[in-house]
Amino acid sequence: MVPAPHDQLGDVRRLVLDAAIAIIEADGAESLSMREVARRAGVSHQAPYHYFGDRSGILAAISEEGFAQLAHAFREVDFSNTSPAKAGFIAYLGFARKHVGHFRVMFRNDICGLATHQAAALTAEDAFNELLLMVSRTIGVSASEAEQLTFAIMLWSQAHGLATLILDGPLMNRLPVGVDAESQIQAVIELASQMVSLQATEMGLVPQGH
Amino acid sequence: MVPAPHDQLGDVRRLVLDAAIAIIEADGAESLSMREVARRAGVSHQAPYHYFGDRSGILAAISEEGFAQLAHAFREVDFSNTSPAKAGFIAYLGFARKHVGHFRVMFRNDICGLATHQAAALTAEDAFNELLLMVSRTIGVSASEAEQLTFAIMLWSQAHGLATLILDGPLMNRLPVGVDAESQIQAVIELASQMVSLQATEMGLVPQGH
DNA sequence: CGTTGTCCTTGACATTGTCAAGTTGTACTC
DNA sequence: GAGTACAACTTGACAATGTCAAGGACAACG
Repeated sequence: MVPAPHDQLGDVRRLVLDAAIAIIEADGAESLSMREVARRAGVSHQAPYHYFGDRSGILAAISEEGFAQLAHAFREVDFSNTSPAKAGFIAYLGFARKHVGHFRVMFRNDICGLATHQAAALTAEDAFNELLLMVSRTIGVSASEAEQLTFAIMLWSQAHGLATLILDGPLMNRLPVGVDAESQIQAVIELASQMVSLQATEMGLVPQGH
Repeated sequence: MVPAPHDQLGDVRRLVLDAAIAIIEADGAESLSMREVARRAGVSHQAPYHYFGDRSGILAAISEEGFAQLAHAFREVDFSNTSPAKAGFIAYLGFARKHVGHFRVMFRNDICGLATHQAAALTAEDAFNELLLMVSRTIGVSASEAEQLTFAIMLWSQAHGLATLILDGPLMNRLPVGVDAESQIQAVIELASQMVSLQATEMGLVPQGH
């Protein structure tokens, strides 16, 4: 737990984790090899095992860190200039594109390790609660629990789908020539936000803030 | 190309492909091992290589089959009873949940092989065109090209996000006790469809049909 | 000094993806 | 019907991988 005093320049654990994240960012989670990680971190092929137990342990650690960052991003959202929905979309997309390595792991049940690694599951729960908080900002607390949950899943789907299509999907290949990817993404976010706000209004729910 | 006449009970290619799909369905694409596939198909560890070249070849073949099935599902959509948007969501979700193995591969650029395997890329293109056709049904042909594209991506994101969250994401774990997963999914589809239709109307676009 | 612990390393093993080189059977030509 | 060609596999080998087992170095504490 206590960092080794002999290693002043960031501990090995951090080095190993960063190497793993870099590999996933570049080549996807499939290509994550424990030995390659060790090689890049400049340690023996067993050092990663010391800190993370096994392959799933390293992925769980990445998950955990990612969910913590996502929750943090949610908490930092600035609602003063845009609608809550749009601010939320931008935060989610921003996180996904900034932390590609983390994102690729976090939302894959088969590798994220939430089922087996409790610490990761707890931070994920925390992030989800922040999301629900943002939802109540969007559609107001007047909505019923069931309505809020359904709305939350819908929003989450929308944001998550766009993020995954951008990061790993065939979306970016499908754009006609001459269409700038970045402005296209902005247009989708704009449309989705507008649509969500419209729906909230239609449901007679008054968003908070802004 | 011509199926071997000596093997009347479905050719080996099909056996191998089905074994691979079954493995992915059960354990995800990570766990797809060529040798395990061969073992399940009851052939030597090199038989899969004969048909698919390498690991990426088998994944590309699954992709291709999946996109063909998806395009087919789009073409078969019945618009007579529901809004085009809802019919589209149901078709997409239905496909994803019926062909989990295919779906897990198709939308992962790193493994789907669209970049390297032309046949797969062509069927993917076909499926995307069917999607665009459905979009024009939803928001009408009066919309500009740019509007249609943005709308298409938005719809795709919504459907795709829900599908991936259901299949691989932590969504199903996040449901409060007492909430039935199936009816929750239906509620989200209902909300999203309603919202999309509302937005289309707001934009002054007249959906075709129904 | 001896014990205990963390932080790693070296060694070994079964399993994997893939190349190379057979083998078997069918089909078609001469 | 002998010969050739080719598809449809199989067997064998090799480097690389995940992981278990067994250490070694060094600090902290008695």
